[in-house]
Amino acid sequence: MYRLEEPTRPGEVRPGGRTARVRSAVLTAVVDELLDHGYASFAMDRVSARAGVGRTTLYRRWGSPSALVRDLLQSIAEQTMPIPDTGSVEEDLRIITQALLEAHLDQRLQATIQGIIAAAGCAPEIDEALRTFFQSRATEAAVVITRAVERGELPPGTDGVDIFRMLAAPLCFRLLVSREPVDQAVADRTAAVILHAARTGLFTTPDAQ
Amino acid sequence: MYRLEEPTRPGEVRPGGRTARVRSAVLTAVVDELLDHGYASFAMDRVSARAGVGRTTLYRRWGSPSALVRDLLQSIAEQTMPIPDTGSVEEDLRIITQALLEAHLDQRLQATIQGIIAAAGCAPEIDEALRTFFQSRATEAAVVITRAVERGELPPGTDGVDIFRMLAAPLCFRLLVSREPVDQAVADRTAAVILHAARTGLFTTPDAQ
DNA sequence: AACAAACGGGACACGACGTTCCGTTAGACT
DNA sequence: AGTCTAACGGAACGTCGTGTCCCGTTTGTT
Repeated sequence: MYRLEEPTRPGEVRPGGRTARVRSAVLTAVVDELLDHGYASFAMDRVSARAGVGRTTLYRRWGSPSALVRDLLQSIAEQTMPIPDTGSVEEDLRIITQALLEAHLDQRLQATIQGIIAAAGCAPEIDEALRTFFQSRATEAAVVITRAVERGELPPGTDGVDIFRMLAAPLCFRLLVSREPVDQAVADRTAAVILHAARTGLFTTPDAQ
Repeated sequence: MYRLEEPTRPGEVRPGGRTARVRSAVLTAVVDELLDHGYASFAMDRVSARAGVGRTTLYRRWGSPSALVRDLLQSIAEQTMPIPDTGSVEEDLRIITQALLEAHLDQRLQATIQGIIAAAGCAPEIDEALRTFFQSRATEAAVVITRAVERGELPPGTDGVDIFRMLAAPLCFRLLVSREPVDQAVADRTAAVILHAARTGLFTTPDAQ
């Protein structure tokens, strides 16, 4: 009756100092764990040992492996993504594709992505978090296309979100599905194919705007 | 000294009858397990119970969850993929894309794919099996492009394998990464984009053939 | 300096793992 | 049809990670 405030989850009252240190130590430990065990044989024990943190703390603040991975995704989402604005779609897309390529060449990011994907396969909260993550990223990047349309570089009604999806798909496909290495040539060809299709009007949605 | 023959893994000496029945029961149980637990909380116990098979049998014939998933992938690889030959690339690609779309709309296949991807993230044998699986599938499907080139529908040197990869990528991307629903429109647009790029010569490899 | 938020460590029951031993079922071949 | 044995089924066991509890200690905040 007198408890009007929320029961305060640990880490919310004193977000700075030790709390933040523990979170960062734990999150890097999660990536390490994903690197050499994968999400399937993810062990809370080892994570706590790696992070130099009490096992109890993990269960108190996160409670489950999926919550840890969810927080890892959250920490990635917190990092802002630079949106280029060079005045040329071709150059803008090249920069975005380059960033995607570099992300796919990073060992730790590869393990992180694979871990998140694996976790999303059996934890609905992560499935949802992943959906909204990509939705917001794609929406942000779509500005590049909007500007290109305004400049007259692309036909009106071009769907920027869909372009971004199809730009990212081939790299992710190689990382996750076909398991082939990615390189500059793959990234360049993808960008060329998408841009060419966009100019021809294959990405226009009739009812958009 | 007298043991010249291989130690014979169980199931190799009497491949028919009960052995085959057990394998099929186990593989469908594996899919069921992936469906409502995912690879991350995959339990050998439950699989044996679902399949109505002794736990010992699972460990004797497969030995690990990853080996079970590997066999599941193997059983998919054993099913032949129909390669269309209508005389028109556009129609051929439409048929292939349609098959891919239907695969992505099947609940059990979705769970299977996600399970295999998750397993590949932490089991090198599955990573390898997945790589060769897609390599052979893409190579088979590439015949469609070869024929189109011979008919003069596509420029010489067009890389059929790469076309197949980029055709499959957006559907897989939505299933695994962006977690958006797939539909006919997505499939059609993908096919249109790829075909258009192929006709323009964006998929030609200079040194091919 | 004082209060409490947040952490650390030990202990515990539980469930799944992976193995071993041994008895039972059912292909395969005469 | 009968025999041999490949392959299966079930029980038991030690091990490991899980998830939770209790209680003492550290540390951010005021």
